[in-house]
Amino acid sequence: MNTHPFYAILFSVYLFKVNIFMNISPPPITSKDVAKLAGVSQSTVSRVFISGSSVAEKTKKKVFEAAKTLNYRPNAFARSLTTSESKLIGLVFPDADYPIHMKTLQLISSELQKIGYSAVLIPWMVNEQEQHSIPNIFQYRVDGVIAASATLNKSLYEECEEFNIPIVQFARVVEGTKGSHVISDNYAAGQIAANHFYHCGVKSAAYLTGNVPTFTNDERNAGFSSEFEDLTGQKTCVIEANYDYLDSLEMIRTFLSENKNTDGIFCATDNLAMALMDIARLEFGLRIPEDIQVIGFDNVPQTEWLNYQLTTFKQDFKRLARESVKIVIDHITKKETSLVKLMIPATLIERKTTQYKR
Amino acid sequence: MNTHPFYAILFSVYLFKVNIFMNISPPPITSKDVAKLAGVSQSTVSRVFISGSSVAEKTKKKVFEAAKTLNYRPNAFARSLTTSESKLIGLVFPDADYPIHMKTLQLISSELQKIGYSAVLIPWMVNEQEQHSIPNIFQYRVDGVIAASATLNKSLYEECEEFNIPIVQFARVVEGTKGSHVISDNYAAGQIAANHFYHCGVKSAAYLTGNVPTFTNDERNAGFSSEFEDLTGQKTCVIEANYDYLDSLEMIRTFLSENKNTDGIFCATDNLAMALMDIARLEFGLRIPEDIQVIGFDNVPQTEWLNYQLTTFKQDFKRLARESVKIVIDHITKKETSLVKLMIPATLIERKTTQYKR
DNA sequence: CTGAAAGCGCTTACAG
DNA sequence: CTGAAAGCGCTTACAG
Repeated sequence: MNTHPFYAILFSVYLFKVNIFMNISPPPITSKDVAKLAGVSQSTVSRVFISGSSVAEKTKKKVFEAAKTLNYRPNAFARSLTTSESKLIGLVFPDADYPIHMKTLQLISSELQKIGYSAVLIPWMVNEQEQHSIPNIFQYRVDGVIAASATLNKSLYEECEEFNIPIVQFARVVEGTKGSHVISDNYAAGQIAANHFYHCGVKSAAYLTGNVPTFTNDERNAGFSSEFEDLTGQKTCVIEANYDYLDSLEMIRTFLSENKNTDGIFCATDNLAMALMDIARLEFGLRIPEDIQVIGFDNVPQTEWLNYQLTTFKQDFKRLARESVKIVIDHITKKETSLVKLMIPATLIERKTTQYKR
Repeated sequence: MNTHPFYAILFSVYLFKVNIFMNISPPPITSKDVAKLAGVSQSTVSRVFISGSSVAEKTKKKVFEAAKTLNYRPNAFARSLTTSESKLIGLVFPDADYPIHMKTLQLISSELQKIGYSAVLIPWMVNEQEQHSIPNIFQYRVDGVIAASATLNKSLYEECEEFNIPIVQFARVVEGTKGSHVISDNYAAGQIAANHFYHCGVKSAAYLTGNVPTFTNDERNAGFSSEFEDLTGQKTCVIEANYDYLDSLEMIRTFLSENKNTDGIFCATDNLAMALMDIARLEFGLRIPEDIQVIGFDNVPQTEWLNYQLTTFKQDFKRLARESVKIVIDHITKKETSLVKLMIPATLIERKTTQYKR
């Protein structure tokens, strides 16, 4: 992997500027302007834009019309200042470019949109130096936080507690934090994987995982190993590699060369599963599923690729998103004052890296 | 791909609730509280939190101390209401779970963080039905918008124009919109690809692209075809497939079976390149790079995988993020009133799908 | 350098 | 159902 100086001559930065006519912004339209045009008081205009207020139909119509002609939008800052609700939910996401998260972000933000909330990004742990700085967005007093980062920063947590901001953890549980969470049923997924391996005739199974221990991961392993032992009487072993594809290779290599009789590996992530597949096939000449069977977790797009066709678990992210939004809103509105711990089943997607034998 | 009813018995939803003590939120600390404790006026407190105001060092210290003991945070809503600046930048992102975008989001939001701004998500085109609804977040009057969606909704654009909100397009240019943008130098990248193929002895080259025509893509193709023709006298051909891996397969298959002598393919995305590699190897028994050479675009993590080792282009996202933030801020502060069109070079990363022959 | 006061654009009791 | 008025927590001329 190198860049050839040869091409350097072609490199340069082009910058075009085009003069455009920049309007001076007209003074923004306020409820007063609308009131004047509609011939009502400012408070009436305000009421029209609050659902549930008692306003005569006729008045409502007049106001909406005036608002439309003036292109009026209520100023959320003024509203938030008086109501002390921001209608903003902070989102904390991992910086790993894990493809699953972008879709999740979209799901959550559109769920929020539906109920009148908006999503703001909380950049966390982006820079080691400014680790202790409070993200600017906290000045806006988000009403709640949804966190999908595996390494939830402790200070974020304390910040939320300090200001009594409800926080719900999405698809993961961070050790040492108490708070609501909605996750997939990892223990059951582990059981299902073991069960599937059993029906595929796997005799010697292993769980391939990353380097950072997480609650969800431990659960999966626990379900897997206990179920596999129940069914076969065999203990499973654990391979601790690395969540990064490239960094996991060496550990997988070592394991495969030392454990020739392992014929079924359940992997903590699809990326690990695909690393395993690549090494097994390219370096050990193993056939999948004939020589070794593989189950992944996540159902990333690559699992469907011709070269992989990986049997894996699909998490119900749509449901996870919907539930996490519901929970955080219930906390905000005090409809729910208890911690909520919700588990959603994950589904096994059978492709071609496993094969029934009995 | 199917789910076995067999496992249905294991499926169920678990829900735990734990009663927790929910504090009634104490009245929030305001600048008045700080003023009282520090023995100064409220306006002085306000000044202390505005950089550049002239406040005596001694006063400043007193105020900071008082603020710290009370755990005071200025209320951004009140500030925004008076200054009519939100310090919020809206981010429009594609819903495709393209791994590159998550990292980009992080880069942009941390750049914004540095200069006192925050990123809010603008969910766009999430639901076909509510296409015309204005995202809630617009009630907060974002100061600017950074859009990385290839299919920038027209109404978003009009919304921004209506309210005079500067918008900069990130890494792509949407047809029919005028606005600032910062993109990679796609034409030059096309030239570099052609040049590289030439030095790798490619005789008959093609450009493999998706179904949606985009400006950046056309540029890349133009640079590629003109440079390749200049160097070899040969015209290149274009294969129009699909940006989705699975949907692209059939077109690639057809092309490969009809064009046996093509020995170099430049692909609009890495995903297309890897789809091509999978089909070429698994279905046509072609060796890469011996029989056919491949160049991708994006440098997604999978390009480094053992099975691919794809020669590809890496866009300088860090720089793109920094520049797009700079441009949008310059527009907001009126430091820049012209449209800015900035191009950043992309770098060829040579791996194992191409090989020098001369 | 500092304080008193007006004002940003809303919501919300309070009357009527 | 509607209006007048107070108040949310800041910033910012204006004096001093």
